[in-house]
Amino acid sequence: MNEEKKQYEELDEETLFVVSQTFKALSDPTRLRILSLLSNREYSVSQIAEILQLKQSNVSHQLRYLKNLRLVKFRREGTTIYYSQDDEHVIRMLQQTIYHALHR
Amino acid sequence: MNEEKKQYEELDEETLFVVSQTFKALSDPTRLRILSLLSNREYSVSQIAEILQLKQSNVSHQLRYLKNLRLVKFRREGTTIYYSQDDEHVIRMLQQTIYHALHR
DNA sequence: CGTTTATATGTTAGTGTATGAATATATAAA
DNA sequence: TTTATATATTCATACACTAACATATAAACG
Repeated sequence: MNEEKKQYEELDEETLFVVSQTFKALSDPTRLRILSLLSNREYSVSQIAEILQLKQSNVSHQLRYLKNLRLVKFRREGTTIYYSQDDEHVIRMLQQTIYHALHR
Repeated sequence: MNEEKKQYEELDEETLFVVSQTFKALSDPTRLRILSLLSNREYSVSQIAEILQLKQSNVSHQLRYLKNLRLVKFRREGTTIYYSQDDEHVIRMLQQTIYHALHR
C-alpha cells in the first residue's frame, strides 16, 4: 500500500519547460486570435491589426513572442512583412480544441 | 487587393475564453506535473504532494483550479480524497505535446 | 466531546505579463 | 537625400498569477 508511489517517472525539467511554454503561447486570447487567423494563410502585420482590431505595437509584440517559439514565420516584401504559421502540430491542436469547445 | 481581408470569420468571445482557459491550465509547470501524474490513475492529495514534492496547500489550490475547469474529478474515502483526470481530450493533447517535445 | 488526520481556504508578497504610447529602424519612392 | 510607409522596439503601467504560510473545515475514532 506504500510501494505504489515509486513507479511514476517524472517529466524532465527541459520537457516540462518546453511543453508549458507551448501551452502558455496558446493561453492568451490575443495570441489565439492571431494564430487562428494565420492558420488559414499569411497576413501582414497591418492586416492582422486591422482585422482583429488591435494596435500595431501589440500585434508586433505578440508576433515576436510567437516567432521566438517558432510558431510563426515571416517573409518580407518591400516594407511589408507577411507572417504565417510555422508549427503544424500546434495549429492542429488549436483547431481540435476550438472544435471541442464549440461542440461541448 | 483589398477585399481579401473581409472573408475571415472571428472566433466568438465565449469560445475564445474557453479555449484560452484550457490552455492556461496547461501553461503552468506545477499543474502540468499534476495532470501528467493523474493521467495514469487516481492519487490522493497527500500522495500528489509527496510524489511531486509540493506543499499540500499548493496542491489543493491547483486541484481546485483544475476541478473548476472540469479537468479533474474526485471521490472521497473517509478523510482521504482521491483525484483523477476528467477530460480525455485534454489528457490526450497533453501527452501528444509531451511526445512532440521529446522527439524534436 | 476532544483529538488526530486529511484537505481546503484566506491572505499576501513577489513575480510575471499584456498593452499602449512614443520612438526607432528599415525599405521604397520621389 | 528627403519623405512616406510598415514594422519593431523601448519604456511605463496596470493587472494577473504563483506559491507559501497560517488557519479553517471535515471526517474518523477513542
